[in-house]
Amino acid sequence: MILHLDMDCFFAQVEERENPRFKGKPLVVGADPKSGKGRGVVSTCNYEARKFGIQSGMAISKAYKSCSQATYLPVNKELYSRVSENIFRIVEGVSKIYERVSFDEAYIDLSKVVKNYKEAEKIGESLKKLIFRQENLTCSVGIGENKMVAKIASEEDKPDGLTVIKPSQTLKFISKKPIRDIPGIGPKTENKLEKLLGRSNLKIKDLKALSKKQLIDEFGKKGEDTYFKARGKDRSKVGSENKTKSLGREVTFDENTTDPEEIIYTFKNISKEVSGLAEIEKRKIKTVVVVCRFEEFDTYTRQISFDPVQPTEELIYKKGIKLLLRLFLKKARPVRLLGVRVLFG
DNA sequence: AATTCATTATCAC
DNA sequence: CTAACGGTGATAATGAATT
Repeated sequence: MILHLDMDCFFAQVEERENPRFKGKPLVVGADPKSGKGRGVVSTCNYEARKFGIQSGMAISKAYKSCSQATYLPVNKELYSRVSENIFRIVEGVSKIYERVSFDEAYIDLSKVVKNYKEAEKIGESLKKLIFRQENLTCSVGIGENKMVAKIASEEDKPDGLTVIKPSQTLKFISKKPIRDIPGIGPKTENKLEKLLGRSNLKIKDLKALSKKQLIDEFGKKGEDTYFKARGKDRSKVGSENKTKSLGREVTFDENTTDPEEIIYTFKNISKEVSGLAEIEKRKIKTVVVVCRFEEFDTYTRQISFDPVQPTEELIYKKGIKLLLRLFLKKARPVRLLGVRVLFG
């Protein structure tokens, strides 16, 4: 028995809480729109902004065109992180078996906490109340027999919703949902599935037309997962904290550049940031990866591995710049984005 | 033959 | 009329290089 907790438009809601004058008017948290010339995206927006068609992940320039009168705020990670910690302290009080998906999303395994769905619903209600009393924030909760069902259920009645799907209701509940509601099916997979079945607007029940073999041949492991998920089955565990496997930074230039000085200078900066963060981890690194996106949006990575060593700024910079310059000199085109990432040993 | 490395693709949030 | 498009981290597939 799994509970999925999802804070309602988290970043925007926190900003409204901190500054109630933002309430009742469109609010967008994300990149600086720069009067329509900004290059980033929307992180989150409140429901008033959604009325203008604004959504998470949308280009900030597009959002600005739809609603230039909205308030645009930068992402204040520090603040959301603090609030998130408070929320997870409450989560921990419900069950020690939980999974932190992001600042604002969690799975909680209730199997050892309650005997039936009636009790699970009570837990859901009290969790919502605790979060609202202690943090003055609303969330949506979904409860189901596995992570997928819980997650789809939490979407059902947003914002401030609570939806319980008993196992006997699972198939009926998921069958009419769009396939994109299945975690792991993104735009590419949706598109491929539409081509396979020869039509669009696919529902989860439509996936039953594909055999397990067909799905595995086409999508590998993900295909096998999809086969089961289409039938309401998801055996993935609610996994607690895992060690970080990699850490990186990337930046998009305000304007594409071919200036080697600017590229090298920027690379030095992000190398420094990554080394700073990596040193805090107190772990050795074994690979440096550089990322370079050119103006046509084509993105390349180059990486070098070595015997694990304590990360230093010099090491990351020296290993990385070699890879980067090789790429840049070969392509000789304007660069849009640079990144560097380290993999821990 | 098995493991690691390098690269790309895809996804979530 | 259309396109516009971050940053961080994970996992999988695939082929080449090493052990």
